[in-house]
Amino acid sequence: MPELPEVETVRMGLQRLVVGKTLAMVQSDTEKSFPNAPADVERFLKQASITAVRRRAKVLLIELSSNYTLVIHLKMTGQLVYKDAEQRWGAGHPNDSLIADLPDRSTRVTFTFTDGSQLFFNDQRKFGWVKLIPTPEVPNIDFFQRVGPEPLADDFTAAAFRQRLARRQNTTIKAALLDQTVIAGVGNIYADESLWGAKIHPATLVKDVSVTKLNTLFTELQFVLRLSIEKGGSTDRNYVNAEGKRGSYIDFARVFRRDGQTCPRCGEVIIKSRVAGRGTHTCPHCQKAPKK
DNA sequence: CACTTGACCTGTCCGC
DNA sequence: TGCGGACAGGTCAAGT
Repeated sequence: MPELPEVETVRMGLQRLVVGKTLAMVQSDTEKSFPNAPADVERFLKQASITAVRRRAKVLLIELSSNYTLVIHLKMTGQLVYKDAEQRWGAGHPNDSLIADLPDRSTRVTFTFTDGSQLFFNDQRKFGWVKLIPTPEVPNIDFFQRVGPEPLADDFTAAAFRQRLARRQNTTIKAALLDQTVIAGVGNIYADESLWGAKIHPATLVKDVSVTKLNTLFTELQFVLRLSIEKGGSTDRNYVNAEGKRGSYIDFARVFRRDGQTCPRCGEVIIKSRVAGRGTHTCPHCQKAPKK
């Protein structure tokens, strides 16, 4: 799923819904989903309260008063959904939820709070995980040591963006955008959308993209990420926010999942191909393929 | 070393 | 309708 805008949307929801709540019970159905859970995870987490919910790249960080942090990666199909003690969604019953009831067969971990409300970690494909890490050690996690800067950080500039990309001169611009050590949080949707915005073909080698185009790409990337956060993210298949609601960015997408439809800029038919091992959507008129 | 490909899982969709 | 294969928002290990 979940790229930066989706994880940020979940973060904002959890911030509002669970901060200040105290854990009473934790159940995990597979070792894979919560690999380092203590044998007595329930007792370990009991009476810890949630002090903050943060995000770095596509990773969620739920900080606890016990000086531990629940580090969560949703990967492709993970969801974190909250229901109150009466089993109502966070903001009443949304009519646009993908979820009928919880727990369901994709539920991997269930957190129950002292007020009877619950937080469900669902993950159909079991790629996602929850880990319990001492808060001071979180920055030392290998991934956080290697991950690139946040693309929406106040101090992240076009020059810094170009500098990060320059680390991958001989790879395609799409592969570079998807590389989390270059820039944090970009996935397949926003890579395709921003490259269309900057009129760059995804298979172009980084070294062959002009400074002008890279500057435009920087602007377009920030634009699509911000627009998507505003729209609550993209629901392509499974994604829902902390209240079980879909996001609506996909309605505003210009190329992603729009193969066979017309380019909103020039009217040419959008095509789907494969770049960097991923399904890739482009306008053949606006984004000229590089000659090999 | 830099870069690309397969594996991890389950579910869905498409063509025969 | 049934069945096989390809594919799905991410990341890492293993390959070239």
